[in-house]
Formats: sequence, C-alpha cells, structure tokens
Amino acid sequence: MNSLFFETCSETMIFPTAPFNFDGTVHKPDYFPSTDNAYAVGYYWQTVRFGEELYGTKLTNEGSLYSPAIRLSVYSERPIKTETLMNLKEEIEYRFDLKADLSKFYEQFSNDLLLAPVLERWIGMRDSTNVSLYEFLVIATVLQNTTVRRSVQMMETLFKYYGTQISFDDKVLSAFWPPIIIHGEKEETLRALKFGYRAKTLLRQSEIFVNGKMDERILRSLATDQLKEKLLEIYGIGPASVWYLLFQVFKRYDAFEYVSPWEQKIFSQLIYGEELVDSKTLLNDAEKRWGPWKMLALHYLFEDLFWKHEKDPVSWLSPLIHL
DNA sequence: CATCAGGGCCCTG
DNA sequence: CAGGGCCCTGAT
Repeated sequence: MNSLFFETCSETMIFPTAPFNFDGTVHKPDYFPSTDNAYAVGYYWQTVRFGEELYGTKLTNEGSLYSPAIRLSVYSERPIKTETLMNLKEEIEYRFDLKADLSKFYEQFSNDLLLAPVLERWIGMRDSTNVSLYEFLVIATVLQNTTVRRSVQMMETLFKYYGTQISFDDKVLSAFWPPIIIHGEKEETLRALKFGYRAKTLLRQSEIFVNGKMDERILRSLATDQLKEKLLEIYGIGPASVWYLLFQVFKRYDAFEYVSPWEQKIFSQLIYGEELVDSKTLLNDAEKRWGPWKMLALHYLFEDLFWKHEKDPVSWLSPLIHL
C-alpha cells in the first residue's frame, strides 16, 4: 500500500435541511468498522476517491438540530479547484442525504408506539452511505455468507494490497482503489489472498465499471423498480444485497422486501419481543405500519438499538453480533 | 481434533 | 424452483 500525506486544505460550508442530527447521520454503529473512516462526536473523517483524485475529507458539526451547519474540509495533494470542491460537496450531500425533507415521515409517525420514542432521540438522522456504488459493491461482497470479523479482515486485506494510505489532519486512513486496479488482477491472485469464490465476484464487478457499463449518476435518477432490475443484473448481487443498495446507496426509503436471517432475529426481538418471527409476517407488518417509509422506519429502530448497545450492551443483541 | 454455520449467490438439473 | 457448492474461520 503506498501512502500519501495531504497538507493542502480547502474548506466550504454545507447547510443540511433541518432538523439534522450530525452524529446519527455520519456514524452508524451497526456498520462494520473500516479503516477508511473515523468518527468522534461532532467529527467525521473519510477518504474519498472522486474523479481521478483522492481526497481526505473531514466533516465538522458547526450547527445544531434546527440550525444545521457542517464545515467540509478537503485535504488533497494539490490545491483543489473550486469547481471540483463544489462537485465533491454535492456528492457528499447526496451520500449523506443532507438535502432530504423527512417532515412527512416525522409527522405521520409522531404517535407510532415504536417510533415515537426513537424519533425523540434521533430526529434529523439521515439514511447515509460513506462510499460510492462500486465501493459499496465491494463491501456487499465481503459481507456475504460470513461473519463480521471475517468481513473486516477481507476488507483490510483489500486495502492493504490495492488501496492507498492517506495521512491528513493527524489521521491515517485507508482509501479505496479505482476499479481498474482489481480488474487488472488475476483470479488466482485474489484467491491466494483468501477471497475464495468472491474473487470472481470482485473481478466481474470491477469490469462493469472499467467498461463504463455502470453510471451511478444515471442510476440515481431511475425509478426504483427499474433501478432494482439493473442492480440485480450485477454479478454477485441477489435479493439480500439489493435492498442494502437501494436503501443506503440510492435512498429508497421503502426498500424492504427481503429479510436476511440476521436481521430477522434482530427485528423479531425489536418489534415483537420474540426470538424469531416469520419473515413474511415481518415484511407484511412493516408495509402495513409504515408503508413507503418502512425501511427508513426500520433504520431508525435499528440505529437506535445499536447506539444504545454501544453505550450499554443490550443482552439479547450481543450473541447476535459475531465480532 | 473435527464439524459447522456464518449478515448469500450462482448454477445446475 | 429446489438444493448443492463455494472459501475461510471462529465457535463449539
């Protein structure tokens, strides 16, 4: 892994729609830890590959729930052009859903027995992702059919062999590689790094980006059904991964049509206080209760639980997290 | 020590 | 459309 040291810094302000919860938006305690980002209350650091360039970004909370403001600091090798800085700002606004208007969601469920207390704590939290579509596909691939610990291992192996290390603002973080780097690799090499059958997936996913068959910006504008169809065409993306993509990467708040075993257990406890509720029941009830907001509603419940767990372990949750 | 499932998906029959 | 195979690893 080659390393870079970025000292040049440009700044601009971002003004999210209100209400806005900075910490709930930038830090998701249920996502597996990854060395491409770091979090502290009021701060978020993240490496970003944008266009052909690498940047170190830092978000600083300089506002409040009803008067939100974020300082975006961008560290780079060379001074960044104003236009590029504005484009990067827009990209960050999209990824963290900073321009969302969730007022209808809040109004509609202010009396929902499950959601109301959670909204009190987390109103203004957004449905966010810190990475691009390509990068999310890599994450989805290392998540499949394994435990969190091993997902973390695989991710760090990828960073070690194909990524870049960036030092900025007293942080040292890993940065993603461009798809062409993996594309130029042999399947046996990836297999030797213990990716097993995932080697093929990583290669085929890189290929569609190198060949320009995937344009994230165009996908964003598609209707959900059409988008889902496109995403399912990607090798290695099936029913479980597709709704992670729809929700997190593409902000489709209703994307909940499949429950994987792990989430089934957690939702069962969370919503019904039971060990295992039939997945059809889960899906139907969520639709009835929250309709087009169902995944966002579940996200709020999920994050609230994991924040709680981070501070004060929830006894039934611990054995479900295989760290 | 051996066995097995783990935050799925592809492919075959 | 059901079910076997896939890679590695930690848990048991």
